[in-house]
Amino acid sequence: MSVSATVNPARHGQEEILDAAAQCFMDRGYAATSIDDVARNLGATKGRIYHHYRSKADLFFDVYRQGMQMNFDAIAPLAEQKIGIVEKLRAMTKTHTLAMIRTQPYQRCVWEGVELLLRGSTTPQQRDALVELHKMRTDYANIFRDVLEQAKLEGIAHFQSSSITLHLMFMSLNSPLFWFQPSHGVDEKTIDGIASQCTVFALRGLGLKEELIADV
Amino acid sequence: MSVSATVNPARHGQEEILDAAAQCFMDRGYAATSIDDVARNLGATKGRIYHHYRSKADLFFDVYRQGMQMNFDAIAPLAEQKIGIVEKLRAMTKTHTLAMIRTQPYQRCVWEGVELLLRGSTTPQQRDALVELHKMRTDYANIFRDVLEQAKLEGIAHFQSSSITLHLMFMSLNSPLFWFQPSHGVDEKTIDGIASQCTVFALRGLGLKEELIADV
DNA sequence: TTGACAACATACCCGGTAGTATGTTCCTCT
DNA sequence: AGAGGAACATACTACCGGGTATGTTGTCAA
Repeated sequence: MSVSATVNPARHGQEEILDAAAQCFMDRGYAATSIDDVARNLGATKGRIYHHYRSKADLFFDVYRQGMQMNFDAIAPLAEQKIGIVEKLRAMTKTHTLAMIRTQPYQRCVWEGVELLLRGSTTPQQRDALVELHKMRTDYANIFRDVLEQAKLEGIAHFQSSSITLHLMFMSLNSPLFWFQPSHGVDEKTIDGIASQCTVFALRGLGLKEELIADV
Repeated sequence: MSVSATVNPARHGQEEILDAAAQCFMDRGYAATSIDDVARNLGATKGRIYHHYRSKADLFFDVYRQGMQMNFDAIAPLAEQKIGIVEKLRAMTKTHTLAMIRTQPYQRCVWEGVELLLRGSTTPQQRDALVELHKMRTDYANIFRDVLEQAKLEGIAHFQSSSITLHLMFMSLNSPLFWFQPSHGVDEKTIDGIASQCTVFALRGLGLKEELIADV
């Protein structure tokens, strides 16, 4: 998915680079992707990329940031709505999963960015940038955490550890990132069906009663 | 976890290398791990590794194979038992999750091995080896698939696509691979609690009724 | 005893890649 | 119109890491 539709045309070149980079990083992983790979994917050369980014890591971090921004943009309006907790939980989980599928390359970079931080094999400056991005990701997860704990208080969800349950929920909702390969001409109906099954699985996992899960 | 306890002492040197390699591959990822890293982790040099393995890929593949072998060893006896489908499903899922936690470095390599195959950026021979290993993994998953479909037939589990549901189940059960870091002196009780929560989440996700899930 | 081989260590080669230094082409502003 | 800079391309360097060629040490069998 392109991110160039909603932003300043002056940054259009940057957006193209981001799209190509996200695709390459997804296809080969961060370490195995060379700047020349990204450039070739663009039909350009290294010069173009290094004109906009100081290093390969900086480029990757910008993809990470853009991916998280997309998630916030999709979820924030839902989280602010004054609706029932069940309805909010259903809307947020379904929307999140659809976002994962639609912005797959970016979200794979977010995933690998988290792993890069955990592995810790980076320079101090890179680590600082990763920590800040990871905070962004934690903030995002906490939006869901609040809803989960609210649902638990209301006796709708049932679980022990909030942290573990949050992990389990996201693993289910994010899972298409790893096994779904968008074939040529996949339609919206199919995507919606996949997201639906992931969401149902996750909501069941959270302990919601079956009648609260229908029609997601 | 070491794999050296149950095998021929003549292969003891190899097992040490496997343990060190699995640890490095987990810590830094396949592409970012150098043979020198593995050697340093062993307190040795490249020579030792290249004496036993022809290439970095060969070493990685052997870790992959060993990881899958551990899984088969843990699950096969359960799958053959003549017990009720619910009991079998509970035993297999819980045992699988415990195996993931206890052999974490090896299972992370299995995970990355699958990704390497999907990405496809390998030489033809490496690809052949990966395909064979992936078949091993598919066979393993099919043990669970059979149980899942049996449970669906008996009206115990409820889901649409077997493939997607299998993915979702494994993502939940495998999730500790990615967020659980065994701190120094973690006890069995804690590990069992984590595995329990993952298993409950997955079994709920499969649509099992709450009374069938207690005490996993 | 010795020779042959396993099990490494050491030293080296070379291709690929991140990053840089410099050239070239437009486009814009005065 | 021309000067300056943005947006690239080209050419180059330095280094890292996979793989190899060769040296060294211990062991065991004849």
